[in-house]
Amino acid sequence: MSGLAAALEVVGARWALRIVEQLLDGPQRYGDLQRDLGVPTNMLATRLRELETAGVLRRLPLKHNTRAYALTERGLALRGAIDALARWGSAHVGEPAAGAADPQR
Amino acid sequence: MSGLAAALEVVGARWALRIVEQLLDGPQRYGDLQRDLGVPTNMLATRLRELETAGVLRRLPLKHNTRAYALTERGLALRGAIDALARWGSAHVGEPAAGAADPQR
DNA sequence: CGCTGATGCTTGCAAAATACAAGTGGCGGG
DNA sequence: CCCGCCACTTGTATTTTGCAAGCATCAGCG
Repeated sequence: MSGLAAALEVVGARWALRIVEQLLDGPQRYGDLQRDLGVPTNMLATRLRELETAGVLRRLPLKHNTRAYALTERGLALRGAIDALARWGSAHVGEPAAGAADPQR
Repeated sequence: MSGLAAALEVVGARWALRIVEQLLDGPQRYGDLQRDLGVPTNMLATRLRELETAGVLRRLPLKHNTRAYALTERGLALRGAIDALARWGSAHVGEPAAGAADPQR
């Protein structure tokens, strides 16, 4: 399998990259991620489980019923890719699109 | 909206980045993309329409009923992000996962 | 001890995205 | 005229995602 296909199997699902991006700022708790991203709670739980299984992040137990999610080395290695995508989004989305599609002309 | 969220609205759908990756090798025809990627034909048609609307690629008419799809400048600008993701996938997927999740130990 | 609030989820169900299979329309060659 | 290639469309099943509500645990408080 190509590298891109492999990467997308892990972080290609909806919200996955957004979650990792948030965690690049440091470990965060479940409720923080939920409020910052606006992600549905069941999706967040599912993604966190998948990303933990994939070795992208791990759970850090805090006090009693609170815990934090932190990126592993593998998760931190996504910073370059995320930054590149974010820069592309900032630079190229919402602009007039020089070579835009317009079947009428 | 953050840059990453904007980017994912355009290229976050399934197959979108794979399609762009293929086109980084130069313009290709519909059937070529379909065979190289193994993408369902209706999804391919839908994605190509969306990516064209977003100004990521454009159609090049060839002879009679054949045409090629080629990246625009905006599409080519994705090369860095795609390469970064592909490198991450090659390096970090399928490996033993040093800090892997394993609740049993 | 029982109540309350915070936190981190799970569960049930509807909507949307995706996959699979088959069919359509244009055109060139025989 | 008919056949095959090419680029799709259409109908339907399956999977993913979203929304709303509920559950479990524990600390703090009276």
